Amino acid sequence: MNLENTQVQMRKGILEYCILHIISRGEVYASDMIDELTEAKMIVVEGTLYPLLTRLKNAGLLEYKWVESKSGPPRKYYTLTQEGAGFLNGLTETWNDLVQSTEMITNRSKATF
Amino acid sequence: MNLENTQVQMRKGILEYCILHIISRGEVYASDMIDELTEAKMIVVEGTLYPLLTRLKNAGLLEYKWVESKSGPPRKYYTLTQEGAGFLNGLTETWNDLVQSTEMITNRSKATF
DNA sequence: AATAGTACTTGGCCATACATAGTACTTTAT
DNA sequence: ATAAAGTACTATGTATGGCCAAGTACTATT
Repeated sequence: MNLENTQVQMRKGILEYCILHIISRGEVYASDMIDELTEAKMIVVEGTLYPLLTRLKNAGLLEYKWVESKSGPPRKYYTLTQEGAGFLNGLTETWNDLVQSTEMITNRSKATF
Repeated sequence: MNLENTQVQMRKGILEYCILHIISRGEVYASDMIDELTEAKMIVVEGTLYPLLTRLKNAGLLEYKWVESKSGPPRKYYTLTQEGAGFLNGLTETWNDLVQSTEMITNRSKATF
């Protein structure tokens, strides 16, 4: 039970939410997503992102099209399906509720008891 | 891949943070914690809470003392150890960073691209 | 003595983040 | 032309925590 491990646990589910959100704003491929996540100081490695994208695609939340690149192999450009958009709405509510609940607990001072 | 499942995933680690926070405010036993979590609309079942408390105790973050009850079996009243207090500080930072990163991503509008 | 209520315990299941290694294609360097 | 480096995607196995479900144990009520 070390801090690093709990940090990993805390990311669960949230990463999925962030990825769906990024894709909801327009066509992107994996490296674009990693760039944006990194900018927000949310580090994601390939071994996490690619399987996640595959899962979301298999679940019908995403779809992609191959686009050739001038500097390397072709890329998968992802977009949200209609189902994916609905799912993202659900996740947004879930996340907001969770943050609110957590704040309600952590902002409650000792004095109120 | 349903919403309910992602909700479960999102709670991971966060529950631990909330529990430590509640205990940091004074001696409590399991039912007290459940009550307070429920008030904050964070539902937790026994099968989640008790194993979590045992883990935290075995990790040296918590300690407890038995206190007799007038209406049922004796209760374990938990308090934070010094190590637990340090761990909670680390978790607080982790949580705040995570919320900030997530907000940075979800508040970025389409227009900025 | 039997039932209900309270408190805690335990074993097994599942999904996700991650580490690691590998495939495949393109461009650059020698 | 061949090797090396860079980019993009794939696959396998591990660990962890939340949850379900069943179970133990103590007390108070009927």
